Amino acid sequence: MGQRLVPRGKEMAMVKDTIRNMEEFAAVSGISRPTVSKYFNDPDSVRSSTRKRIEEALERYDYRPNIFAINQNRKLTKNLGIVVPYLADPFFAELARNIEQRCNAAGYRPTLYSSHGDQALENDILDSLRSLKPAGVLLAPLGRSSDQSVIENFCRDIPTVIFDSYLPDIGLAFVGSDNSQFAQLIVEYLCRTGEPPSFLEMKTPSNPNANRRRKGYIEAMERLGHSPQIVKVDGEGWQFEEIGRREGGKALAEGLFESDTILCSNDRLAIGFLTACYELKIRVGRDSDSQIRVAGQDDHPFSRFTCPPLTTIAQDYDAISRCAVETLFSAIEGSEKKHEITLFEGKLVMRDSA
Amino acid sequence: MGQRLVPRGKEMAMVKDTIRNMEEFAAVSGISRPTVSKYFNDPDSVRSSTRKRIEEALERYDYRPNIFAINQNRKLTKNLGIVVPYLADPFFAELARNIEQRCNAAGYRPTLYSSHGDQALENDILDSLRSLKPAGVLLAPLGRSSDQSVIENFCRDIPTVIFDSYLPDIGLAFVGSDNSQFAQLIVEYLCRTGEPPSFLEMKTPSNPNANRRRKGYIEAMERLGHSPQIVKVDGEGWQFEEIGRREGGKALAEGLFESDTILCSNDRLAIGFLTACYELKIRVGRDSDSQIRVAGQDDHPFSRFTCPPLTTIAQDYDAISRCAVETLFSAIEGSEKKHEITLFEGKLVMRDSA
DNA sequence: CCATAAAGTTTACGCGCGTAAAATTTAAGT
DNA sequence: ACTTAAATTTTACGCGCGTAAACTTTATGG
Repeated sequence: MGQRLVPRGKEMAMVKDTIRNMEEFAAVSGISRPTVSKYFNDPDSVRSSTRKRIEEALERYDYRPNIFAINQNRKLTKNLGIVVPYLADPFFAELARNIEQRCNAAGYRPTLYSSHGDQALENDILDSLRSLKPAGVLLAPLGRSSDQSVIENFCRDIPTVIFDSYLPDIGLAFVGSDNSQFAQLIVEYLCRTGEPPSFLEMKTPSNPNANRRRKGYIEAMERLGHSPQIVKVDGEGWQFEEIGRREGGKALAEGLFESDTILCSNDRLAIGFLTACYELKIRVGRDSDSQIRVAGQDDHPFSRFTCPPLTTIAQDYDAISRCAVETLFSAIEGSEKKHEITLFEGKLVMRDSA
Repeated sequence: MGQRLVPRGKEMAMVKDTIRNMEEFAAVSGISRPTVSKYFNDPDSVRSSTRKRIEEALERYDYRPNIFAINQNRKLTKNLGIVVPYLADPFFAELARNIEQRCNAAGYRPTLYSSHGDQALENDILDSLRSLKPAGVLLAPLGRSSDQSVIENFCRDIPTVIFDSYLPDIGLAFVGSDNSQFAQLIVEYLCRTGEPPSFLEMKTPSNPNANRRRKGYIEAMERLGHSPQIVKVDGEGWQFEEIGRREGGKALAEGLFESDTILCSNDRLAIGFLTACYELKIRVGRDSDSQIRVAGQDDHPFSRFTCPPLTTIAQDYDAISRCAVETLFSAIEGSEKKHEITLFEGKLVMRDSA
C-alpha cells in the first residue's frame, strides 16, 4: 500500500521519453547545453555535482549525442580505422580482435576493414577511411601488392601505425615481428634435433615478411655450417594452404627436397603441406618411424590441431597489438616524431611435427 | 613547343585544389548546389548533360561530400551493419566477406562487427549501431547466449535480417541453412557406406543450429532403422576445436562411442576430434586399415586440409549471403511484410575421413 | 566577509549538407 | 512555334552540436 509499482526512474521516463537533442536533454537535467556538451567531451571537465546531475538524467532518459553532428564539428574525431589484408586468415582475425578491444577500452570507436588480398580494395578502404576523419589508423598492408604511393599519401594525411608487414619509411611507426629471428630460432632447433631443414616458400610471396624469414633461414644455416636449400613453388594470392598442398606436394613427390626436414615460410603453407604429406602417405613427425619433419612459423590458431600438431614459432599477438595501439595513442595525444620500428621476438612452440 | 607539360586537369587543380564544401564544388562545376546534392544522392536523377559536367569537375577536383553532414540530415543513411558472433572463425569471416562485397556493390557502406562470443559485446554493438542510423543490419546472433530481448528491441527500430542462427519471430526475415537436412544427408551417406554413426556434440551448444542437427540425426537414424547414440561432452564458449580434442578424445579413450563412425555436430569440433584421434593413434579414414570414420558439418575453409581431409556437408555460403542481402534490400526499398524463413540445403562433400 | 578563480549560463554563430517552395530554364512532342 | 512536363536555379530554413565571448554564479581560503 502506498508503495511504488514502478521504479522512480521508469516513471519519469514515461513523462517525456523522447529526448530529441542535447537541448532537450540539457533542459531535463537542469544544466545548460554548453556544459552538457562539455561533459560529453570529457566527464571530468565539469564539477562533480553537475556531473552527478547529468548522469542521473542519463539514467532516466537514454539520450546520447548524435554522432554525426559531433563528428561534423569536431576537428578530431574519436574514430579509428583498423585495416588487415585478409580477415579470413584467423591470424589477422585474432590480431584485429585484440587491437579492437584495446581501442574500445581507450574510448575510441574502431572500425574494422579487410582488404581481402585485393589492391584496389585496399585503396578504396583508405579512400573511404579518409572521409571518416579518423584520429588514427592501424594498418597491416597487403605487402608486395600494395600500392605504396597510395599508402604513403594516406599516411601523410592521417596518423597511421603500420603493423605486421613492413613498408619502408611510411607511417608514424612500424610494429611487427622479428621475422629473421623467427627463422633463425627454428632453424637452430631443427638442426639441434635432426637434419638441417630445407626451406619451402612461394616464388612470389605476397608478404615481405617472407623475405626476412628466408634471409634468417640462410643466415642460421650458414652460421651452423650447413648449406641452405630453398624450394620456391608457384602460386599467387592468399590461398596459402592450397598452394602448400598442391605445389608443396608436387615438389615433395618430385624429390626436390634435399633434407628430410621441411621448414615452411609460414604456418598456412605448412598446414597445406601436411595435407600433401598425408595424401602421399608420408609419415610426418619426430619419432623414429616418421619419414619427414615439418615446421611452420606464426603459431596460427589452427596449428595446434593439425595432425601431427605443428611445431612452429609463435607470434606475440598480444605484444604486437598492444605496442601498435600504444604507439598510435602516444602519437595522437602527444606528438611522437621519429619513425620507430619495434620488432617482437617469437617463441619456439614444440609440437609433434618436428 | 606549345605543347602542354601538364595535363589540363592537373593544371586546373593547382589553381584551387582545396574544395571545402559542396558550395565551392558547385561553383567550379557550374551547377547549383541543390542539383549537385541531387547528383550525389542519385547520379541518374539529373540530366545527362549536367551529370557530365559534374563528373568532369569531379575528375579535376577530388571533392567528396562530408559524410557526417550527409548522415546528419538524411532520414535514411546508406550505412549497413554486419554483425557476426565470432570473426576468428573463418566460416563467419568468409560469410562476412561475401556479404560485405554485395553491400558495397549495391552502393551501401557496410561496417563489420564481431561479438567475439560475448553477450555484453553483442549488446554494445547493437547499441552503437543504433547511433549510426543504419538503413539496415545483417545480424548473425550469438545464439543461446544472446540477450533476446535486446535483439528484439533492436529489430523493432532497425530493419534487420537475421542469418545463420535462428531467433524465433525476430527481425524482418531469417536466412540460414536447413540444419536438419544437413544431418540427415550425411547420416544417410554414412549408413550407406558403413556403420551408422554416433553423434558428438557439446553439452550446451552455443548455437541453436546444433539442436536441429541433433534432431536431424535422430530422425534419419530412426528412419533407417538404427538407434541413435548421442555423446554430449563438456565445454563452454567458442573454442570448439579444443573441446573436440580434449573432451572428444576423452570420450573416445573411455570407449563411449558405440559406433566406429563419429558424426560431429560441426566441422570445428571434428577438426579437434581428428587431433584427438591422432594423439590416441587411432587411424581415421574409410579404407580398410582405418579404425574409425569421422565426419563434420559446415565445410569449414580448413576442412579440406585436415588429415585426413574431412568429409562434411557444405554450407552454401554464396546462397546464404546473397539471399540475406537481397531480403534486406527488398525490405529497405520496398516494404516486405511477412517474416520469411529461407533455408538452404547443404551438399555432401566426400573426402577421406569418412 | 571579501577577493579571486573556477565553473556555469546566455547568447550567438558556424559546420556542411538535405530539402522544400517558388521561379526559371530546358527539353520533348504534337 | 507553342504546349507541357521535366530539370534546374534561387532562396531559405533546419539538422544537432562545437565553441567562442561576455556575463553570472559558485566554491575556496585567508
